[in-house]
This record gives sequence, structure tokens and C-alpha cells, in this order.
Amino acid sequence: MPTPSPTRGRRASGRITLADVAHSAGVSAMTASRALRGERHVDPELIARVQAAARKLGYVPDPAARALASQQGSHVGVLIPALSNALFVDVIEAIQRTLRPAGYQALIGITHYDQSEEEQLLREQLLHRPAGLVVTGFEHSAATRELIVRSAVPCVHVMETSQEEGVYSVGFSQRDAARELTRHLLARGRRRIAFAAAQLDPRTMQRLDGWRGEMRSGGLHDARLEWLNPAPSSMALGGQMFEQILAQSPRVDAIFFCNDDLAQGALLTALRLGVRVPADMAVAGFNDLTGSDQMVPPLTTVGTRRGAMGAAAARMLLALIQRQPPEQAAVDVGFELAVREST
Amino acid sequence: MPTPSPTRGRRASGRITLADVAHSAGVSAMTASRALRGERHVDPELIARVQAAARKLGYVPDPAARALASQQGSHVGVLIPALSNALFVDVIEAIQRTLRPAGYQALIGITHYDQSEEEQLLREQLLHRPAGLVVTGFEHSAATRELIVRSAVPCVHVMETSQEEGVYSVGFSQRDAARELTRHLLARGRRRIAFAAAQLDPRTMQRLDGWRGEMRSGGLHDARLEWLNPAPSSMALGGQMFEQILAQSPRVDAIFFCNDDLAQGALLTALRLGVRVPADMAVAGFNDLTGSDQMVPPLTTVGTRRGAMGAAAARMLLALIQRQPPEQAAVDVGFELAVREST
DNA sequence: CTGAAAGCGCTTACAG
DNA sequence: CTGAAAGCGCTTACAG
Repeated sequence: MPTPSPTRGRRASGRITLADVAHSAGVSAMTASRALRGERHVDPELIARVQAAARKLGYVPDPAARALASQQGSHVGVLIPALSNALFVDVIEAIQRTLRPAGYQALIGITHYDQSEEEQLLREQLLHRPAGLVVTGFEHSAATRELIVRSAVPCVHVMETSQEEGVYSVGFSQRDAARELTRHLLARGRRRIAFAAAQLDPRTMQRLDGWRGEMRSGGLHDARLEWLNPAPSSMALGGQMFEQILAQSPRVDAIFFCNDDLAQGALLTALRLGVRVPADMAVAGFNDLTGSDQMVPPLTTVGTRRGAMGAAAARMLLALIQRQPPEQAAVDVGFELAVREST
Repeated sequence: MPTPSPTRGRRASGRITLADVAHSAGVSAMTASRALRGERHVDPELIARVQAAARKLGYVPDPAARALASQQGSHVGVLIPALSNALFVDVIEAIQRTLRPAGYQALIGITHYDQSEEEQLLREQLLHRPAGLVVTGFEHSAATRELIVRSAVPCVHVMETSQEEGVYSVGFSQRDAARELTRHLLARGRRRIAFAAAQLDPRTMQRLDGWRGEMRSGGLHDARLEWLNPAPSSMALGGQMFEQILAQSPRVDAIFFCNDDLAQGALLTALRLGVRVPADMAVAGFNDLTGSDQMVPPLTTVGTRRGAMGAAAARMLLALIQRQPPEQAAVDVGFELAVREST
């Protein structure tokens, strides 16, 4: 029968504390603390006794007390642009799945693709002294960058990679992926390939860059093939852009949309207008989101490894938190062309 | 110039503390604490002085210290089934938007529609002594229900409503919404209306119940019209179910899918198979998710008020946290039929 | 209405 | 390798 300390002060919370465990194991609170945290230099026999006592009493450390004493919380701040983009939902799920068994909670901040919102969220999160941070990409306000550095909180960037010294990242080359998709379209005989983008966040601009490079190499680049719209990405917008591009002359023979939701909207609009895909127009997307393989015709796109990215980022962060330098400072999870019937 | 206390111990964190503010305002730490938390019975002049000092020094309370002393964290646990269902993403966003300005963080737990995962997540969250809880629906394990009651943490249920004493909820009648959609199909002259569902979570079963009630009233119910699949909901599954139902005889003339992703998959499959919607088959969904209005033809569905639901739940929770009984214990945010061309 | 004391449950920093 | 003391930065509970 667990017997918490017999006398309890006026503010006792009824909780089993470290002192209870230490008392039960016949050691000091300090030794109990060290034993439970797996610190080195503790007698193996005492470790066993403390662990047994903790198990017997059902002890669980109080995160608030631990955070106050150690000046470090048991949570990780995760800053992502949006949950409405299924891309980030997959990343988040993978991060949580990796972090939770290690005893860390993910605190999600949604920046809405806005650098000042991101900065504000970061300030709030740093007040809680997170054990680590996951942030999206490398474009941040100067203040955000400084807050991260000065806080000295371990930080992993996701979506892109960087070779910069002291910077940790997990992602893939948006540029290379876009180049490869463009090469695929060229190999299919397409020549007037439009690039249609929304939101215009950094990753999108890198994809634009990849498309440009490939088009220029082939002597096929034409500024009129660039359709850049800063509005949020959506199926409806994709449909609108498709109609606009369709009306252009000289005629475009393929459209590379920077995200699948745009491409899906385009495919549906093509159906409505009776435009045959890919006979009249090839359509490709990016990210291989839910439903892309269900479209009519199924959408050619770039499969991105969101689960692998989130898991690798979380693992890297756990290593940094435990002051073990990760094996690699930049992990490239790659991508995979998903060629389907729309191209 | 802000001058933190001149002498700092060996563990000083450099942070501006309440003591610094109190010193600067010429009051005790207690008075400063009370003034900043807006407690009653504090001299208005002292409040002003303390607030001025806090602003001048850039003081922000330490959440860990506050949590330890008050035995209550500054975060709210939110338990939802999945982020892959856009429905919950909207609820979460609204909750965060309402909670953040009040100084509370949302800690999101994803249960994957699994009661034991939910229980596990709840146990972890309660260790952090959340200020409040938001949970999905009313079907939980006995242990989960007991944990909530015994923890005495204010709790608001979302998605459904309950009139039970002492239970707080924000939602709408899934049953009534399903009845209304079924009536719409009947009014359009449909008679053999199938109900096709996946996941089979409690809300889905309530929708089934609403459809059944309406079909029985019209003497049209037939057990063979019920297509229940426990697999996770997806566009691909909707397509499969559509093909199966299509093959059934006697012929079905409408399908009510329990969620839009299934219905979207069905519409795309209809396009692929050359089945005319609604001429050959009417198709309806539920939730009015992204893309439903972009389908070919646009999907008739039930618009649910996720934003209003999340915001109302968060407001209700804030009231409960501040021990102000909310105006209503059960808020019905309603729903709205979105009649489009698929029916 | 205000304050001195004690305490929340841990860990750091030091000494042995 | 182990422990007594002090401290993290707040709030509770009591007294005035």
C-alpha cells in the first residue's frame, strides 16, 4: 500500500513526490533525482532501489517543478505556417509520435505564413523555456533569428536543408524536385510549360527557381509562363488560374502547379470545361496530397516524405537536447516523382 | 534603465522577477502579484504603480513558477480524433485563436479515434495540471470519464451537446442535421437512399440514426441501404463504396455519405465510370470540407460551423477557468444545408 | 487592503 | 559516488 509522507503541510497537493520515493528507497532526494534521470555516477544498486520505489508508489515527476528548478520545460515549440495544408499535418503528427515517448510535448504555433506572427509566437513560446524548437525553413525576421540564437534553445529547421555551420535541418531540395518534375514534362514532349503558384512562400519560390533553371537550359523560358499569385493556395484558386492560363496565347501545353490543391482544382475545372488532360493540357502538382491519386485523371506530382521529415527532425532535436551532437547536421530525406496520367 | 535586483545568487537566471517589479513599485511581492492578476481588494493607486513598474521593466510572469505555486498550468489540453480530418483542424485553429490572447496555450492530443489512446493522452496531460480541457464528444472509456471528474479540471465537450447537469458542451445535433439532409433528398424525389459511412465514430452513428429515422417515417428504410465500413474515411474508400453500391440491386437512387471526403471520392469515381450525377445517382456528403464546392458537380452537403464551435468552446472554458459559470452549459451552434448540384 | 512567512516539487552547486 | 543546503519564481494561507 503506498504511504505518502505521514504529515502534510497546509498546501500539500496529495501528489507523490520525489521525497516520498527517496524516503521509501532509503536515500536522499538528490540520489533519487539522479537515479531517475539516469545520470551517471550513481551506484547501480541504489538506482534499482529508487526505481522500484518509484514504481511501487506510482511516482511521476512534476513537470512544473522540474521546469522551475532546471530552467527548462518538457515541451518543444513547433512553428509551422498552417494546418490547412495537409503537408504540415503529416509533419506534426510524425514529430509528436517521436517526441511523446521521450517525455516531450509538442506545442504547436501556426504562423499563417507571416513572419511577425512567427516572431510573436516564438516570444510566447520562449517564455515557457522550451527544451527545443522546430521551425519551418530559413526565412525569418531578424528578431526571430536573434531570439533563437540568444535563447540557446536547440533548434531544428524543417522542409529545407542548410550546410551552414551550427545550423540543424531536415528537408529536401525543393529546387531539385522542381527541376526533376520539369524534366519529366520536357521528356513528355511539352515545351510551353507554365509555372503556376500561390502563397509564394520560400519553398514555392525555390520550386519556381528549379523550373526556371530547367526551362532556361532548354532555351524555353518565357516570363509570360510565370503565374504568381500571392493569395492563399486553394482548389478554387487553382481552377481560376487554370482558366486564365488556358486563355493565354501562344498556347501553353503544360502547367506545373506549386502545390497539389491548385492542381486538383485545375483538373476539376478542366473536366467542367471539357479540356482533355493530358491530351490538350498536361497538369502536374507538388506534394502528393490526399486525393491526388483519386483525381480524374490521377495527378502527376512530387511525393514528399513528410513523415520521415518530422520523425528525423524530432530525433535530431532529442539528440541536441541531450547534448549529443547528431550524426548529421543536415538530413536530406529526398523526394520521389509520382508519375500518373495527368502528364 | 531597468535595474534588476543588484545582487543575484549563483542560480540567477537573469530574468526580471516579480520581486524586481515589487521593489521598483515600492510594494511587497504579494501586492505586486495581486495587482498584476487583477485580484480585487487592491488599492487602485498601487495597481497603477505596479503595472507601470512591470511595463517599465518588461516583466513577464514565469509560467513554471506560477504553475508550481498555484498547482495550475497555463495551458489547456485539447483531445481530438485526428488532424487529417479538416473538420478538426478548423476547430483547433479557432480554439487557439481564442485561448492565446487570454494567456493560455493549447496542447493538442490526437486520439486516432481510439479510447485507450485518448485515456493515455489524458493521463499525460493531467500530469501537467492543465487549466482546462476540451474533449471530443461523449463516448470515452470509464477511466477517462473518472479522470476528468476526479481531476476537477474544467472540461468542455465539443461536436455534440448534452443537457446533463454539470456537463459543458458546444456542438450541434448530428442527428437533426442528417435528418434534414435526408428530407432534402426525399423532397428531390429520391426513394432508395443509401447511407454510406466509414470510421463509424459516435458522430457518424448519430448521423446514421438521423437518416434511419427519416427513412422509417417514410416507410422507406431497408437494411440493405446501410453501408458501414469501419476503415478510416478517405476519398479512395468513398470511390470503392460508390462502385459497390452502384452494383446493388434493386438500384439505389441516392447516396448519403457520412463525410465529404467519401462523397468527393464517389463523385470522382462517377466521373471515371461515366455515371451521371445527379441524373443517375444523387450524392451528398457531410461537413462541407475544402473542395466540396469545387467538385464536378459541386457537392450537396451539410455545412458545419467549426470555427464558431471552437471559439464558443474556448470562451466557455475560459469562463469556467475563472469560476464564472457560463451563460449556457450547452451551446448549439447549429448547421446549414449546402444544397448544390450533386442532388 | 497589505505583507512576512512558508511552501509548491524539483535541481543546481557545492562539499565531502 | 552521495547528501544537506539553497534556490528556481511564483502563490497560498494566515495574520494584521
